[in-house]
Amino acid sequence: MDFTKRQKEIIDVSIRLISKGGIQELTIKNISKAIDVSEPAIYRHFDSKIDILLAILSYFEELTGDISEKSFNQEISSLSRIEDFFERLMDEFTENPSMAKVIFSEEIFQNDSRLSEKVVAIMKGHHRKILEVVKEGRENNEIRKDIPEKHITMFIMGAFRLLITRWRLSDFGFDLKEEGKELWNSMKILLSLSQSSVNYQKRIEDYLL
Amino acid sequence: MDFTKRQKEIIDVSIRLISKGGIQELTIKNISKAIDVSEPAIYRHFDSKIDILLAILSYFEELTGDISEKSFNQEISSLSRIEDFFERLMDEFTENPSMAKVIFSEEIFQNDSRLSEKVVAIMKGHHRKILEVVKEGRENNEIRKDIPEKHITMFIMGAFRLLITRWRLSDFGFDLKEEGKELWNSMKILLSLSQSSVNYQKRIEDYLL
Amino acid sequence: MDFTKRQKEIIDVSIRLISKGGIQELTIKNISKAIDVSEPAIYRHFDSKIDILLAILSYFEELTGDISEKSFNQEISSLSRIEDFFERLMDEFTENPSMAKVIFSEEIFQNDSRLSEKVVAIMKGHHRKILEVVKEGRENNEIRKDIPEKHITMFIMGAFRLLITRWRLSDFGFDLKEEGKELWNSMKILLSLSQSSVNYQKRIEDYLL
Amino acid sequence: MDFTKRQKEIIDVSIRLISKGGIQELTIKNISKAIDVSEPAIYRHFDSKIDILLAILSYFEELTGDISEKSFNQEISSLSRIEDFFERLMDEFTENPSMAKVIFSEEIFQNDSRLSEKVVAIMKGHHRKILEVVKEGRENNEIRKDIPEKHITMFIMGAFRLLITRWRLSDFGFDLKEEGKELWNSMKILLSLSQSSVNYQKRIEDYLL
DNA sequence: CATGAATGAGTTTTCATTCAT
DNA sequence: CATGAATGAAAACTCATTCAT
Repeated sequence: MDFTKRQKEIIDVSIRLISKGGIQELTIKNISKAIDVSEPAIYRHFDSKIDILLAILSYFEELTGDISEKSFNQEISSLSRIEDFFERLMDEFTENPSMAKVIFSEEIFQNDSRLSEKVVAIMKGHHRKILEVVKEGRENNEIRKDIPEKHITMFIMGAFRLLITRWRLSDFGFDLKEEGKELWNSMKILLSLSQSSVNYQKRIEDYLL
Repeated sequence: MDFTKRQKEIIDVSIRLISKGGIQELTIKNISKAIDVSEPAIYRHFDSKIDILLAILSYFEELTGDISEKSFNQEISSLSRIEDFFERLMDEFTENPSMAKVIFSEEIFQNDSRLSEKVVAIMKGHHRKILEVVKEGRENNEIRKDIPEKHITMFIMGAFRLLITRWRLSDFGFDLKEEGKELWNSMKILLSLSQSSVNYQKRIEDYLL
Repeated sequence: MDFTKRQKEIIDVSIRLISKGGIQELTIKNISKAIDVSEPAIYRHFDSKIDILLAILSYFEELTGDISEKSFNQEISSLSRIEDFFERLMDEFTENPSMAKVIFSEEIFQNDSRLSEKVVAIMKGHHRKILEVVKEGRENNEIRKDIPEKHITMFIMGAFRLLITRWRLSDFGFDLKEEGKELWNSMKILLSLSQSSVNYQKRIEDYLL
Repeated sequence: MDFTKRQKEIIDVSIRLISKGGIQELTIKNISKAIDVSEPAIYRHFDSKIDILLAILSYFEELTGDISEKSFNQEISSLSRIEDFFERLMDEFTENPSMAKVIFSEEIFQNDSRLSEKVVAIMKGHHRKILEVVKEGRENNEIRKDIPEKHITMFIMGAFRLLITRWRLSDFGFDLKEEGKELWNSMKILLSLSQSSVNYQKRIEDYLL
């Protein structure tokens, strides 16, 4: 992305400010105080506050785009690819918890139509991506087929989002990566085709004896 | 709850205002304009803006408390009780979409510690309630036991929250109750013990013949 | 007009401020300082700065409307009615010189379309009024007919406006009413039919003897 | 005048900016944007904003000085010389309407005493010039003598200024040169000695037959 | 001759809240 | 129970100008 150093700095402290106290905390004054310049100086780097928020979204868009590219272009099973995606995302959030607070707070961006549209676009992009991989997973007999694809995506994303929400409401009071791994394990049991059939296959064999 | 008529009115328009444009839209001026009184008049009914937000939370707490009591005290299966709970909630949201927008926007209430603590408390209450019912469901061999209880709750609540989120981001552009029902059907398939075992039980019997 | 006392006060100091240093001098801060209240207090009385400017125009519109009514509804000759109109206007300006500075400064009101439209409307109203009286004056053989009516109005108004302009550029350094009277005398000589014909009529008679 | 190319450019866009939206539109930012340089670059060419306004006045002073020299040094009748002056001025304005908007807006220059003094000086210069020619015209029995010279100048300049004012308020919606010519014709009828005496002389002769 | 970065002072306007009535 | 008038604090943003490069 073509952000200057100062712009990156502003994006960074803005995320931190929002994470600290919501958008109400994101004021030009607070930003300028945080990077120790005068208020008008901010306007050298962004035309308006909305543009800063737009930049935050672009930054997140790029970040998740990069991660998604890395995760989904691997030659591994579908579920492993999704797992990898969320793992990397949680790595990112663990290192930069503010991000987690901002990213799923859609209402921060509801002030302006340009913002809300971008939020929806990003969200749809993620859904599409996951949906795609889920589809593949079904074709390869990896993922169960008895419920609609879109519900599978909703289970995955919903649980993941709720985990993040709890993490930030608990003031980052638990190990996100650890809990995420456990959650994913359960998710795999729930969604994989093999898992369940294996269990019952065994029992059948017992019977057959 | 002991809210006066005017207080209820204020709570109501406040929810609508927040739903329309986030907390930034919730100003004393906007509230007073909406119920057509002067700004100082608001202070006859609430000591401060925070108290209005606190009242919104109380209102939601009471509402969900009522619903949860009705749903969970029925003599039906665990899953049916959970289903009933979400069904009633979606009925409520369909009738009052503003509610849906406000209720899962935890960051609205993060300004003040009294607010955020109450949000966390309410959320924990819901979790506890669902967790309890899930536990029961397992004891009755209704719900699968191969993954931790808390993950089951997270799947249920996560998917439900995400459905609501999508509903409001789509500007209430689909039939929440319809989609909710379908999602729940998939959920039942995923979580119920009987469902899957029945399938395989049948096949076993085939073998046994 | 339905302006409150405070509103009238604000209109008044605003005219004075503009007269002192152009619109650049008309700031909410300066207004509030002048009437010794806080800046936000101004907004109790006018929604915006534009509304203050609009009110100034309304005030002037009403003022000139009143004067024009008084002057033009008299049972005197056309030229006398125009004379009376300008006399009263100059009385007003002498008492309230700030008015003179603001009123002919059309560019003050060019920021906003609502303002500039009102300026044009007021100006056109005056033109129409004078034009009407000029027409009457011609029908009564009071005013010369050898040049278009609209040019007569332009001579009258142009000269009057220029007198005012000079008066304020001279920092109100001469007696406006005195100079205005003299200017009007010349104007009468220039425009009246009788004046010139009388002169020449006399000479003709001399010849005829 | 010794303005550099860049300075002339700045003067030019400044006039255009003022014409577009009053002085409020004349900001260093707008100037620099219009000529596509950085804001500090402006300060290479003018020490301050006041100096730009001063330069605009100088430019106008020089322009009208040139025109006046050309017009008034001709060996034609006084009225023809004045006519020529206004004709050339209107040519100029027609080609550069922004000029017309700025030039008669004395209040633009009232911020600073250096500015307002220069405005007054320029205006007085024009008056003096016209007055001089009017005087000559009277000595040559071209211009009527029954009203004071200074009033003649005021009629001429007042009507001309008002024409310009109307032209810009109408958004340059009519042909200035055409209307100016007609106005001047009426002016000649009004002011020339011969014109009127000729008319009546004829009638006298009729009588005498 | 030009610019990127910065700033102190100021702009209009909004905010939650108070107080006398 | 209500309001008109007010306010300190702060919001986003603009202004003319400076300075190191």
